Amino acid sequence: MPPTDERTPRGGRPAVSIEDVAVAAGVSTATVSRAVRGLPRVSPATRDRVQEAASRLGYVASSFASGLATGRTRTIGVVAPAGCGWFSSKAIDGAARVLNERNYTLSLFNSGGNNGAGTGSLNSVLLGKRTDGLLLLTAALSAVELLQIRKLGIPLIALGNRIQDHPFIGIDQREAMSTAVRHLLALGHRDIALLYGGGTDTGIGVTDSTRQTFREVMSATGLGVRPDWEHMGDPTVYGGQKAFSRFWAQSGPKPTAILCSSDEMAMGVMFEAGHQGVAIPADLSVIGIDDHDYSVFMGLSTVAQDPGRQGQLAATMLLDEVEGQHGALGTIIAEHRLIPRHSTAPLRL
Amino acid sequence: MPPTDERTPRGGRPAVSIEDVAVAAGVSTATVSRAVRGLPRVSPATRDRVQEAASRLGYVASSFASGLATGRTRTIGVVAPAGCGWFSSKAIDGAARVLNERNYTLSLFNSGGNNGAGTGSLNSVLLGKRTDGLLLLTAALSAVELLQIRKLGIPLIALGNRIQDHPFIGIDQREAMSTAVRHLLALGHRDIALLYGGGTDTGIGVTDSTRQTFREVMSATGLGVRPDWEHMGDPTVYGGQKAFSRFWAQSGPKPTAILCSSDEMAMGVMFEAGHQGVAIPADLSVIGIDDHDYSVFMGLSTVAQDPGRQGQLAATMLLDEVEGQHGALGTIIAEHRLIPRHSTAPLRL
DNA sequence: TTGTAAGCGTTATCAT
DNA sequence: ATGATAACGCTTACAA
Repeated sequence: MPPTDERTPRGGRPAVSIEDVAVAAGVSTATVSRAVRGLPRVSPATRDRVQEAASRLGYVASSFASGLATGRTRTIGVVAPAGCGWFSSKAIDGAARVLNERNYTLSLFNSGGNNGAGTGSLNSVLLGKRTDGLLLLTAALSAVELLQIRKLGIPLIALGNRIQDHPFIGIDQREAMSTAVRHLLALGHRDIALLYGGGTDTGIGVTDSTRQTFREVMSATGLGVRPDWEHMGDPTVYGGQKAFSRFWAQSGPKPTAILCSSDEMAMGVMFEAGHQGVAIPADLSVIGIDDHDYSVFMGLSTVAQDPGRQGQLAATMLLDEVEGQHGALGTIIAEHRLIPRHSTAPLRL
Repeated sequence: MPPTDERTPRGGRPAVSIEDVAVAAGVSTATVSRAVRGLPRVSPATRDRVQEAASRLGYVASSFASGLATGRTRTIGVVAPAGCGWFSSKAIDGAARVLNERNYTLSLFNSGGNNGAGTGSLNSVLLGKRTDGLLLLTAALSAVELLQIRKLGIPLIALGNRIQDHPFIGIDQREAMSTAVRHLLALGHRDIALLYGGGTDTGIGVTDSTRQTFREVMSATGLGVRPDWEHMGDPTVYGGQKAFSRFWAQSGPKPTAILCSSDEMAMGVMFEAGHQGVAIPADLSVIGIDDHDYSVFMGLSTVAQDPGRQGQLAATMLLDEVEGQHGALGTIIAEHRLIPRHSTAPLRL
């Protein structure tokens, strides 16, 4: 871009560059660069003079220029499903905190956009952005999207849903389910149904694995399952409500307890049960997974996890890795714990 | 950065540059640049050849390099409070959709960080990022943060909470409140209390204006207010719960209806009322503002607004403006509408 | 239609 | 301790 004088950043005064500071401080740009970044080879006097000039002029290095020069972007990409729920929101928030604190930028990318085919919205934006690292917050990634991401060759960690052969942080779904089932069993329940969140199954097969895991857990606990007691729905309150009402409308025997793959769905069940005159926990015990912010108010028994902390951890590991601490990135199984409240009760005889 | 051959983007194969594509296609980088961006002066044959090479090599222009060259970043910054609630989450999601769709990157910045003084976490990151535009999603901006942001001289729009002399999108708080109050009045209520979300008041004075607005609305409706019927709390379910329980513990007369500045707080009231044996709506009517996703399940009467759409609109205006459509940015008063449900009822005599 | 080359604002190497 | 200066990867005016 030849002589286009008077560069203004859209509407304001010209952006102050390193050159301006250099002139103002009577030194070279190289010295300014060192001085403002707190690098060694600068005399105290010079450093002061430069910093004074810099702050007076309101100089901040252009991340684009320095990114170009260093090859590092100081940006972490977070890929999350479009209309993400409680878990992702909390995780993003957690990640945002540590990123901001460590002076990184968090770029948010929607996965599983409205695009049907393989050309996910990721493509141009994400790929061109050249983030230093990626936090994958979702199962809503098509196989091709995942492939594209892998080809970036940058550090990456999955949160919540495992991705084969990649660092991961999240709870052990099987153990969490097992905890819930054992709680129910301890209360005398043997007829346990499953309501699980499907949503956008995109080929990585998270959805089915939920059901599969449930079956394994039940069987390991010595309990039987019935296909007509396994219902899928959107992973939302509304989805839980619909799934429950569909479930209860169907003929055949009913379970004495329902395990929901998320608290949001469990809340939907509680609401709908109320409408249908099904008393909880007298007629039916309900337990979820998450410990959603509202669960305590609903009196919902649940297996708690902390997505905010998981997000923080993931971001921290990613940054450590990106900043040269090789091996910082790994798989961590986050904690979960049972929180019995008032939506589960001993089986009534 | 002198001869550092074999640049690899942290762990993978070297990033493919425009040069690589140029060589592969047997043309100059200038031609590649035009070709891949669909610019005019390229022969169909050449274009095909270049595009073939580009996609074969998996080339995507470095946003840093092109940002440096053009002065435009294709990035919109969204500034939101750290542990943001329903409104902000929805708004961010809405904005993310349009940004992604239009091939922009959304960078998320936390405002009102843990920093006490004026040096908000914004500083280095945000300022250096040189975003093309800014979406301000919060009142949690200190005066100095706001000043810094203004000095950036880039297009900016406030969402939800007005900022003096800047484009804004959001509902008319006064009208929304008035709608709620008139609904209550129509049901026969005259003793109306206010529960409002305070949180981080940072000098822009959003908090107090809520109470002030309430007073004006009440007075305009011919109703009186009592200072001891105005309670502030965190703008969360928990905050609503605490505020209500504090309120109800205090001596003196009680209102027959409560207006909450957000549905989240209103839900807290409903939960706590349940615990305290206060029947809603028999003993007390409760109305919120927002139409939170869960409000329908709670049967909460409310004045609805759509933060997701507001986020979309804001992002759209911002992009239009940024892309040269001057005047695209302006103030829009978003719609709101009353949704009476089951938390409000005629005054019992 | 295509290529050349300057320039974007930094960083980092190598002299000084 | 400081200063030239090449290089980062791209865009674009201008020449061919």
